[in-house]
Amino acid sequence: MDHVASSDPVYLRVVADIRRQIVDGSLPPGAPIPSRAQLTRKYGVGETAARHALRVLAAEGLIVGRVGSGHYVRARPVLLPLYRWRFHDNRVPFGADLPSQGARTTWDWRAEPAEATPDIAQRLRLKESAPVTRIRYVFRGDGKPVQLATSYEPAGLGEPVSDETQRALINRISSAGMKITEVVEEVYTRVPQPSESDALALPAGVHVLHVERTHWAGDRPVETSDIVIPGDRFRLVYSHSLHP
Amino acid sequence: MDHVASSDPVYLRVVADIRRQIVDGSLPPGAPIPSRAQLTRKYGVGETAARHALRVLAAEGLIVGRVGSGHYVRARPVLLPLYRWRFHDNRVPFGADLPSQGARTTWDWRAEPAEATPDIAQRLRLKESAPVTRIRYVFRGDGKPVQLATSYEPAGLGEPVSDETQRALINRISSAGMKITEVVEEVYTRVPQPSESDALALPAGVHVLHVERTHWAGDRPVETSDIVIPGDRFRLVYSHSLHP
DNA sequence: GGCGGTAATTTGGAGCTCCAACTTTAGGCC
DNA sequence: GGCCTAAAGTTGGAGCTCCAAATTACCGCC
Repeated sequence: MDHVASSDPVYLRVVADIRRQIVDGSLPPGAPIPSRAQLTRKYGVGETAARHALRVLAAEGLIVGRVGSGHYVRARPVLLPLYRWRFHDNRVPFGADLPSQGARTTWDWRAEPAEATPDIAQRLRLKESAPVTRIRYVFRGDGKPVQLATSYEPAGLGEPVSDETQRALINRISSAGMKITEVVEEVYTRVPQPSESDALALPAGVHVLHVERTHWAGDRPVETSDIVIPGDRFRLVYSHSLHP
Repeated sequence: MDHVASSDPVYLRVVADIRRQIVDGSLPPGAPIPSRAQLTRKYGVGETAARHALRVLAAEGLIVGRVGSGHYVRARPVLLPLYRWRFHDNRVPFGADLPSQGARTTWDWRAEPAEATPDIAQRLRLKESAPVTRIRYVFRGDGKPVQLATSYEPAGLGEPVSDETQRALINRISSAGMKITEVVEEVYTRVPQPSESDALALPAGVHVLHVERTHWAGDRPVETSDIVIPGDRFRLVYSHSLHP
């Protein structure tokens, strides 16, 4: 479910419905997507909306179009490997005026143990006050802070983690019948009142692995989801700017 | 210049022309882009093509649309901080079958001194046999190689570089009147014969800083450009999949 | 059964139009 | 000069249509 209100553009309704089917597996990799003509009938929309929906899904990398044949769910949707993606769709320094410290992009992070606040606990689907790791990042470009991020993970997931722990986690996820993990990344713009991007509603049975609050030095909202399929862990990246 | 042939879709002609003006500075940040109506007249195209061109440029992050007002060159186009972006638009492991080494995304790299081959020298605009640094990367997701990259940089640009050297480089670039650096990233797909993505033609007067050859474990072509403006160094990311 | 040619689908480019919501401008009034 | 209103312009959603190129399906023929 993508939390698309009925007042939203109709093409987004189509996008959300197809995306849901891809994410929850009703439309497995390789499965054909209804053609333009079929979509207009199925959803009762015009061809413009149907085309636009397909274009958006293709831009997101969830489907591919083959001329003369049709659209198909990608063999593997663009699931991006986790943990290296905090920079994805980053943007340019803005209004920062710290003394330049060089010409390189640098980043600092500090992990520290913490207890899950009710808010975080709910998103991570942990008990309240459960041990979590809080990681604070400062990303700099040419010395200017580009991005400030605070990330929360269940304890035992941090950077210096043994293979044992990792395997245990995977087992924990599989054994619990958890299929997919989604992460809601709240993106704040640079305007005084932080405006949150639309949060993705969580499908039933998923497990949130990682919550990230990011203060961007920019203004281009992005939605990302961290997805866990037992044995695989990836991040799915949506970009609002793909939609218009 | 974007190497858009006359046989290409007309909307790409418009995109290429406007993008060129943004990149070379004719259209400075904040400058208004001609409206839909004006574009149809100026380029002699239909409104569909004009709209599509604006949408592509907006998806690339080069311009923003404001309802009721117009499209404007972004205050700072989405120039992404350099050197942390080798993962951008990465994709999922494919067909790799090395023993799993854990659940994390890891990466190894090794920098080594080398001499510029004619090929590399030409792209980096160095003399033949000039000292360069070759960096080989192996990115792994869950132990499976996701991306193999070989990157070439002028010597003295490598990871462990003193602030002195960095400043010297910036000076070198500024004093030479070099304005923008573009990097051509050649993306190979997983099919036997690597099919290169369209290379961006290099504008006159630019300086190539960094050449990267990437073997992806996927099939979604991406174009990236590393851009140097004296004092700033960013990477501009295009994605083919934004266009359709 | 196998082959070949034709017809039906499907994508992606391109054109046109209408409209709601919003911004900007211009003009008129006090 | 300052304020308010109305008109004009612009974006983004949505509709429809036509067409070229490519793929797929089918049917008849050998």
